[in-house]
Amino acid sequence: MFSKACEYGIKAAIFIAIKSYEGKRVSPKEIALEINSPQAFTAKILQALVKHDIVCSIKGAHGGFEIDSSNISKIKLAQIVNAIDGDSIYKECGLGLHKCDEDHPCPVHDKFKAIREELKYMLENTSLEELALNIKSGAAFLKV
Amino acid sequence: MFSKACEYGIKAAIFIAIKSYEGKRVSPKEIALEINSPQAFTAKILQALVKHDIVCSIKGAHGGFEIDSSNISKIKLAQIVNAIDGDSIYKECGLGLHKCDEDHPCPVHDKFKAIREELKYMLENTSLEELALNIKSGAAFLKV
DNA sequence: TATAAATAGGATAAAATTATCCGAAATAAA
DNA sequence: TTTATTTCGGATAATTTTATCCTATTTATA
Repeated sequence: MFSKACEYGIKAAIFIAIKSYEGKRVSPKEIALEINSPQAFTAKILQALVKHDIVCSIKGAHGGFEIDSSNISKIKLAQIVNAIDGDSIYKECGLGLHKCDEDHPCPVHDKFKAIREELKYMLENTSLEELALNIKSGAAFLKV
Repeated sequence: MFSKACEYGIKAAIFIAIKSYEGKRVSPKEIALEINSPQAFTAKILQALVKHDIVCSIKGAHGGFEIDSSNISKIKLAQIVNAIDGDSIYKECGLGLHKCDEDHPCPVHDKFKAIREELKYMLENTSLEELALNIKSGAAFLKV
């Protein structure tokens, strides 16, 4: 469904959100440990999240990554997915046709439409806050 | 969503089904032309479909690929996807956790569950026949 | 039986994705 | 101002996916 990069990005954002609620910044090393991902690769993905204004990075000693607490509830899963995997999951034809729409549909166009729209709705309406709280409460997990 | 190989596989199966209704066999060359795919790669994918008993191959002169007409309505999209991409689309965690279930869910487990189940239902209940008829009637297209 | 026409399948190659490494730049604090 | 800490970013490597090529094998038919 998502690329590895995107999976790491989502999990990293959730962990940064949790730590940000505690007023703490985190390093790629801590993140990689917490979400069970390769550290250097995770750092690259964090750069993408920074460029898309999803997380803030503070350079230098005592630096790290954080998310402005007041933003955590505003950030939706869709933004993270879009920052890393782009919009292909919403837009591209399920069978790879270059042109695929109501006028010129692929054989599964209608069947996929409903599923894709449900996915889109879910991603656009799930906030980082919600996911972070699930982890904090112990109702969900970031690794294993 | 699906791999390129799987996209080609689905489109190839649809085309073979159409030709099989006409009592004709088709070659990888014809298929690749019709679905706009790389020929040699398509041939490899056809081998996988043959191994999974989704299409029949007849070797030698006047050979080619075909699907027993009486089977076309029985073959579901899910079988094709499974033959090429395996069952990861149904089974794997959306965030890549090795263990992800009700007892130990990833943060998006519940949210993905509904979508994945809808996808599964759709794939298991869409027949090759239905898709082939869509192409035959001109209601859908295999390329461009 | 010889020949031409097909698929099968192994060996490679190309491209994309995933992953690692290291030096540069920035910053807080001694 | 120096040092230690930290992100940034370019170069490179490993792996997976996608794609190509060539030969072997099979089979209908002349």
